[in-house]
Amino acid sequence: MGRSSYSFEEGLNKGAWTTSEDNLLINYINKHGEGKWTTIPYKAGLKRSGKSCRLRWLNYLRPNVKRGNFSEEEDDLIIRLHKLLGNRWSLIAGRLPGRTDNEIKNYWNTTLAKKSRFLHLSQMHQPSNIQRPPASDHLLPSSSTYPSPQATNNKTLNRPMAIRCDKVAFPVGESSAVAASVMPETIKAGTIIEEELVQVKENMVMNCSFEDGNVAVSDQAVMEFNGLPDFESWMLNDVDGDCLPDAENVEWLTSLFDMEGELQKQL
DNA sequence: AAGTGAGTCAACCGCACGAGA
DNA sequence: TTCTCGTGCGGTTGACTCACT
Repeated sequence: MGRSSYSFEEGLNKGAWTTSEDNLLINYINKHGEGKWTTIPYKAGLKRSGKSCRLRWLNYLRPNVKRGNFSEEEDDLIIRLHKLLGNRWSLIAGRLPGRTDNEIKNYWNTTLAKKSRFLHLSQMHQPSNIQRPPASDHLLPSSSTYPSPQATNNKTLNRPMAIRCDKVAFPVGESSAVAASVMPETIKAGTIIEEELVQVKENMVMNCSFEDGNVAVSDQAVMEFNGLPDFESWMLNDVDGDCLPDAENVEWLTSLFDMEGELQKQL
């Protein structure tokens, strides 16, 4: 990444963009392409920061940005992805062509969080021996607010959060050390301050938080188990509201993260 | 008609990360 | 190896709209 000695911080405009500013930016990028955001304002004749130009282009001016209402399918996908990834809006946006992370984030905060909560409450009132935390609880800082594993038995499944935790499934009888050995290196670097064991059929799911705050997220867990026999047991404990692993969910999740190492590069 | 509160969304802010110097 | 800076990300803010009283 190159560096520029150029500085252009004085007298910058802030706030809403005008049509003429939009046109200047569009014309410049159409001619010269994206990138070099710090120099674009100067070269395009804009009194804006590079950050502001980048944001305006990516979230609004780009030709393939999809405007308008979200479809039912998009709603469903966002809710599923949010359960899986938490507030990782850029990753979620990457699965929705034409939608930006900012747009999805706004949409979630204003609309889908409520919808997701409503769906959860609907499930709560159906006869079931499965306990789940509400999807909106992804915003909570720790999984410690959920029922302790001591209260868990074979008939009750405590569903760990899909964010700010790591889940590692391993056969009953294996020690925590064995579980730790299959954790990603980045996770092992942290010190575990919470550890919960939850029995799911013949496997255990470990739910950990780390003191350095550099906690794992569930997509790492997915990568960990993608293709392994325990993957289905992990599926038991997460995904989209179905308690039992079904072929469609396994296929969906597998395809979602089997992106030729794309995700792995980001992690 | 005016006031008010809730909802929406574009834009800003601060931070982390990575790469070049 | 360290420093500096560009880039990208998630959280937050504030202006605007609209429904309701």
